[in-house]
Amino acid sequence: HRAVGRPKGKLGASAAVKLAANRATAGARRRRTRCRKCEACLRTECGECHFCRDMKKFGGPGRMKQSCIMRQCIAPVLPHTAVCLICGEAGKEDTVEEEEKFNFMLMECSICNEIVHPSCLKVQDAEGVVNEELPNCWECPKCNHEGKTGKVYKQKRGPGFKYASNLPGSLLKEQRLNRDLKDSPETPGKKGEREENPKRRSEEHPRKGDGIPRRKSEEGPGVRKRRDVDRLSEPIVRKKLKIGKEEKLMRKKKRSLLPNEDHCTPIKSLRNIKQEPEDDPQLGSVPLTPQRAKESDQSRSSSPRAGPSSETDPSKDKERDKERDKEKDREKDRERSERQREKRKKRLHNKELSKELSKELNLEIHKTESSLANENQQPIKTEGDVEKAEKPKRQPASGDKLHRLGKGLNGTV
DNA sequence: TTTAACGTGTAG
DNA sequence: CTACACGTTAAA
Ligand SMILES: [Zn+2]
Ligand SMILES: [Zn+2]
Ligand SMILES: [Zn+2]
Ligand SMILES: [Zn+2]
Repeated sequence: HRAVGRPKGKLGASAAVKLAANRATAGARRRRTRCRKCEACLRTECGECHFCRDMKKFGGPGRMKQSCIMRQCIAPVLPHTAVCLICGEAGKEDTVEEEEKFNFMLMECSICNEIVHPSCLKVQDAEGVVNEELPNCWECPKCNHEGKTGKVYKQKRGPGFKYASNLPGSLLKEQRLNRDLKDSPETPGKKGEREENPKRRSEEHPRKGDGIPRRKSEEGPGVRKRRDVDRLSEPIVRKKLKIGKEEKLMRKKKRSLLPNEDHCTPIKSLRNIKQEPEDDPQLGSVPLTPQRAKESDQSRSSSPRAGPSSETDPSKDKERDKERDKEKDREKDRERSERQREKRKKRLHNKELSKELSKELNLEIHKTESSLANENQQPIKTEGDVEKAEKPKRQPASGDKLHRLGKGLNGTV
């Protein structure tokens, strides 16, 4: 309560370190980190997105502390220090046969947050639900079962959630869109369950040299395993496709940002991010539109757009510039709020100053008063000059020493 | 240590 | 719901 998130005011010790949230069942969830291998991870900071501009490195205030939007990891992994809750060991997928890998790697439950080797579970009879979108993530057998029986306290923001995944340029967004688009067939009539072809082998294995230190020289970038390993390899735990709730569907309707929750997806026909020029020759159907960068164009409604875009994919086109507009608004808004914030801060600062100076002032005043007793009183003008605040936008290059030590303010460092 | 940025509370 | 701020963690 008190002052927490918002202004930079002060923050005693509230919030933020509560990865548990689910009390009872949830042991503190471990923070994931970037995989360093995905397309996003391999990029370099764009320097232009919202978060980049916030970085001190790019002249920003460094308040957000978020990754460059273009670099939001597509497959965040468990920390290298993660171990099985039961046996205490790390992932062991590299030490077993292909078919057993799954049972020996660490799996984090998106509901109770427990990290275990599936093989270490006692109850091997229940089945867990693998989250195909996030490496080493599933809904453990226990939770899955409880879910079926009704209670499931899903987390508001599950593992791997990125709060800015809806911003333009984010690969996560692409991911989402693809996912959302994949369904929504022309069969609006039947709203029933979506059943798809049992062809689950349509995507590559999301395995990577993830959270475990050891690895073999296998799997290069974009491995496309088309091996059939499921049936045999999953004695107990099968990758079930559990479609979200109806809610999900509704949400989707209007564009949403669902946390990675039960994205246990459906390996449906999905042709998403590609990066291998190998198999799967035809994907022209899914334009990636990597281009974007700065928006120097402004008019759009009247440009004589002769050729492209229209034919190729009108919806995409429209979509994009709608987004552009939105982005613009956002920028505007935040500029405004920035200004306000500045003002507020200044005011506060002044207040503090006056408080600090109050004594002196009072003394001064007193002095003056008594001194001049009844001479002539001239208003003492002690205002608006002692302020610098911080809104550099540019590196001052001087008089920075004080700030360096005054870390109390920002907390960072 | 330093640096990056995750995940969360919460004001709008 | 979104966007912000920020403690805190993961990694180098
Ligand atoms: Zn950026
Ligand atoms: Zn990555
Ligand atoms: Zn274990
Ligand atoms: Zn669980």
